[in-house]
Amino acid sequence: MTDTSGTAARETLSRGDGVALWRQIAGALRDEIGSRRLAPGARLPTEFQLAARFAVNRHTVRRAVAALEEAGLVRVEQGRGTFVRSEVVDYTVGRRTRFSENLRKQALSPGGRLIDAAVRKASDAEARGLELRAGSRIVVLEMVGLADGLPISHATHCFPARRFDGLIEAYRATGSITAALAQLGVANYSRLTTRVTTRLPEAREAELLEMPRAQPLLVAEAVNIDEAGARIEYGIARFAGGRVQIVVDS
Amino acid sequence: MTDTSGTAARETLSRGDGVALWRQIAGALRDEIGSRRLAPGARLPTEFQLAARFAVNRHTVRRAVAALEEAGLVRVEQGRGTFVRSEVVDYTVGRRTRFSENLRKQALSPGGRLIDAAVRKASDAEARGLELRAGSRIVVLEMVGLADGLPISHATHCFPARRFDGLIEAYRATGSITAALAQLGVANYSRLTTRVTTRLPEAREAELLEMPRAQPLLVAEAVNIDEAGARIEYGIARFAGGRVQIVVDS
DNA sequence: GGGTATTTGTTCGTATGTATT
DNA sequence: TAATACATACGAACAAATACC
Repeated sequence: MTDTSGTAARETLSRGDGVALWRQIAGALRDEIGSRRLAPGARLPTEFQLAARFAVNRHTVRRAVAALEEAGLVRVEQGRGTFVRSEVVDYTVGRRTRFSENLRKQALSPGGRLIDAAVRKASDAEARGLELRAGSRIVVLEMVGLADGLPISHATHCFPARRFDGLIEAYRATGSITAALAQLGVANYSRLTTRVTTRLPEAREAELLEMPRAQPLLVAEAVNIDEAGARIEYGIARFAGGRVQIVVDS
Repeated sequence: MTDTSGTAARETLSRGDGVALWRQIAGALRDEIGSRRLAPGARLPTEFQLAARFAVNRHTVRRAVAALEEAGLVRVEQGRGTFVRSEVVDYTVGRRTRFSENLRKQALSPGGRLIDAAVRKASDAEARGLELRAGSRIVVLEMVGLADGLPISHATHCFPARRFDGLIEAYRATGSITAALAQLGVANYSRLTTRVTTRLPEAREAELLEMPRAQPLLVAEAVNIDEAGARIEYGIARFAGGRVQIVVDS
């Protein structure tokens, strides 16, 4: 057996157990991308090489690669090859979670685009998260978080308006929520709880995150408190499923 | 305005902004279910009442309810009403995470069904999780976790075979992983890391979890260590998206 | 068991806005 | 620009299952 693929051995797929071969191949490649054995920007083996590695027809490999492209994990360029598109970004959840810190640790250039800033009445869920009376006024910052130019998260940050009146201006001046809060006297804050759920995106969310609608979201709801224990922020962050994994360090 | 619905006021939906009315209604109801204002088992207002509350036609409400039913959140019974189907189970992640404890705290009767138990070679991801050489032998327990009879999770638990040779028998004798590990000399263990991702289920996963294929999974990968810090378990748990939320207490 | 009200299920018809061709 | 297809939304009527007296 000549090995043109560069990998050590043929991988065995389970045939005839109800899981299509292309799904198994896609899963294997997704694993490699998720675990960074295939780094972001790296070129996948050629279709011919992959076909040899999994001992299947090149058409089967193409079906698997098409699924990965649909999921936004790879980018296929005719005549050049297939490349790992987006790094699977780790979003670490802990007592002190900051978006920009999170990304800088992974050598990604963070960025944020403010979509909307407003003062309005809290919805029931928002009021509950901040322990306010239903209908209390809140400051809302809606933004899209970027990592290396690619949209990573679509987040809605809610603050009690009574306490954080000038937050929007402070944010516009500093360009950072942490800095804006510091301007308003919150030198430090920490995370109380995080709830992680999943669902399919609405049309607008898919558009903002530049993701296909068939790909699920990771939704993280979080409450932040100041040093006195008062609730200062209730945030909902929606992550493009294939591009982010939430890491909990115990 | 006579109020036949029993609710205080009409809720305003934003018309003509690109988000269909039925999606907004489904979202509002999903919020109430997720936040337990509509408790598990509770009956939703009648279609007529909801139509009045949102000031829409009954068809529009029906479309929203159909979406919730498709997502597995409610159960509709002709002549009786619509009921909140499954509690959104909190799956708490912390240093000491035990499946059964997790559920008992919420007054749910835990249960597990062993699907498969075997000793086999580790895949690359499994070997990496346990810090073993690729291809080392591992003990694998595959099970479905139940809460009040409803499947909640589909988990694959991997242990190094060299150290946990008699694990399968110990599990069969005790019916609990924690107890089986205790028999084999691991009195205590704790969680090192947890990675949370999301994706759509394979056919078999959807079947095991009795969920629609269009509904995404929450996938939690975790590594457990003993008191000496040695890796003793690598587990992948797949949760039915609409039925579980992962809670991280910082 | 019967009768009636309640609640969901189904099928017509009509109209509108959006996207595609 | 016109034609077409599709999703959305409203209105009315009746069928079927259930609950209650």
